[in-house]
Amino acid sequence: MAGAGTRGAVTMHDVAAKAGVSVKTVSNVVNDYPHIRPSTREKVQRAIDELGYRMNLSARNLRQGRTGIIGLALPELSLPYFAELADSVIRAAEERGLTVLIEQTSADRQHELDVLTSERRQLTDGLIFSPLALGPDDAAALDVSYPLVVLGERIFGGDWDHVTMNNVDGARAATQHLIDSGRRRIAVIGAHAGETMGSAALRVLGYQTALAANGIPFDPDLVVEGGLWHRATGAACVNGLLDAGIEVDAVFGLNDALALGALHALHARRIDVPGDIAVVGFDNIEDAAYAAPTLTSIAPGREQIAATAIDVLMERIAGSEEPFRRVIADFTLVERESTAV
Amino acid sequence: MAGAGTRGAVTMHDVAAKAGVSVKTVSNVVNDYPHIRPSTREKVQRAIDELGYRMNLSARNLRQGRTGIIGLALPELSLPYFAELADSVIRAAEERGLTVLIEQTSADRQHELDVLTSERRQLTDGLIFSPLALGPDDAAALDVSYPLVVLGERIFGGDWDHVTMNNVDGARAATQHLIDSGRRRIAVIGAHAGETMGSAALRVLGYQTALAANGIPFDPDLVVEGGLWHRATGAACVNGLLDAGIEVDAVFGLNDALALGALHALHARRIDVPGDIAVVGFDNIEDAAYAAPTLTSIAPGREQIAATAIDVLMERIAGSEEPFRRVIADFTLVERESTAV
DNA sequence: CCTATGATTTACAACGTTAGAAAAACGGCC
DNA sequence: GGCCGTTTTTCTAACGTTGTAAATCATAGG
Repeated sequence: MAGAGTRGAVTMHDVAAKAGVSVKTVSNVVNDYPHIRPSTREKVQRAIDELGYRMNLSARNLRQGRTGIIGLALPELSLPYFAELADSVIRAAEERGLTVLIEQTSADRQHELDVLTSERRQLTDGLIFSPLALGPDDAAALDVSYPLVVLGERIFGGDWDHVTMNNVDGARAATQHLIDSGRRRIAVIGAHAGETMGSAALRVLGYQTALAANGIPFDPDLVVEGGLWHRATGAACVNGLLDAGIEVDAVFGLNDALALGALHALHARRIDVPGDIAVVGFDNIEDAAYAAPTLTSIAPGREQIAATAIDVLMERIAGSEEPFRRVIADFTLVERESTAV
Repeated sequence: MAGAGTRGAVTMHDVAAKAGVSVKTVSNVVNDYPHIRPSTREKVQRAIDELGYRMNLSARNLRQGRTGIIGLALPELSLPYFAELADSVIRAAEERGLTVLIEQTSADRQHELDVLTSERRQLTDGLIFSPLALGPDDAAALDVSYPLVVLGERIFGGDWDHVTMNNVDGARAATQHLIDSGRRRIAVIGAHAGETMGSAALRVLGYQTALAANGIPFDPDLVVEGGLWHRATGAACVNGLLDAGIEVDAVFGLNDALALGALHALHARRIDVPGDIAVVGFDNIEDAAYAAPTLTSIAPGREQIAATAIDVLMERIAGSEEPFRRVIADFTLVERESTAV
């Protein structure tokens, strides 16, 4: 027994023959064409059910020039944030009758460029692309001839649709939350020196904005570098801070993995969270709710990002020539135990 | 500008016209048909390059009855093991020129049944299916008319291809490793009472086998129930054990999330790992290497499972009528700090 | 009872590709 | 130069679906 799309499958012709109507009528029934006599519709439907007919999507796609599949290119499924993003995109797409094809780029620049011209673009009606390694110099590569929606704010100003999370304001809110609970020595962990447009830079900017708004002086000692946003990095950052004897009463992890690593290190040092040091993260991944103590985090509007990205993409696929859009998702602060007062 | 598969795209006819040959010759060049004069091939290739021709996959699929896409149905991408499995399957498929379409079932029985008859089966040449909620009663539903490879050992004895990890022997090795390092009071956390065929049951069986082989009496008190295999569950299991005053010198987490939760709880209680209690997990997810202390775990041969599943599926798609196969992947014990002597 | 009018249904021609058969071109041999 | 066996290329017909335009049907008005 061979593939599903195999010869021998029931076709519209079979259904038409069985129902005693023309192929086109079957097509009309399947596509909910309005002018069909109820008796005809029923007759056809019965034939469809009896024969177990399923539409051949390749044929429809060929005829219509659409595949009903959209691509989702992201760094790695093994990074929790992207796994959850993929989850949201798949669900949102499903609600709209679309199928999602995931492609991983390993956060590698060349791989990210390849995805844009991959043969698979032939198979998809459009692409939702979350680049991590591309820089401003690569803007030209994003000037493609198919519908494209870019996630994240790594590349600005281009002529394409953009759906991003609110890194700056989210980080500001996280910091403000710590300040509101009486913290003054707030460390940031996971910063990337030299970057100006990545998530790290934007979130640090939000942090600084919040400090300034509250008249708290900015202390460079409190900004800890950390390349990979993994748990281990978070733990190392905190240990580095404390070993250096820097006074701290709160830690802002630039993402949840860092914050969870921080929680871990603090536990190991028998430092009470939130009693001695409060901790807040960013992304609100599922693990945040399962940590001990549970982790306060910024929920970046993952569902909204997914839904908006798909909606915008669908409009483009439908042929919209509107000006390119930039949508910034709403974030929320999810308060949990790690910052309780 | 509309979709990639859109009207107006360059077709074989355009290439043929430009190269001054027939369409079939272009097709022959593209498909590496052997009997083509080098000069012709070059002429056609140049036309292809100049026009930027890309094959319309819908048309090819319609003609050939294949799509080049295989489905991968799994519970949730947000569970690390499955995210990493998806990663491996995608890479293995890519090496073989296949594309993977992921579908999530939420580990829900009805959803798992739906996936088997989904309209999307029309779009894929075959399916790699990792059920979690289906039981022996659902065996009939797996008797489908397209190529299917089942992962995991939840459902036995059916007439389909099976690729599984070695739950029993892996668990036995994990336990033996603890025994070899001098542990005698080994707790298992995450057991599922009543199950006889799920991963939980098989891993507990491996644990018992190892105990028996070493003449260590089985103590039911050391087997802790835990439904969801999350970090939080692991922490709760360990806390329950210790609060009950049960003597323990090692913990076997039935998966890594449980083991990581255990590590966390032990840290919080200032119990030294591996000094006082050793911990071992199962799955060898990425986080295991980043935990503090790093977590010893059973690597279930994820890559091998992915590659084998795809190979078997490809054979079926190619029409193989061989007897159904059952492949059990090789596991390895990855020793890390949590069980150091 | 016939005709106009709108509601249904149908015939036919694509969509871009490939399989198979037929035709043409080639190279060597007598 | 004509013939033969290969190579190489072309021709024709699908694959299963839908858009267009035309055909048929039913009904109401005359």
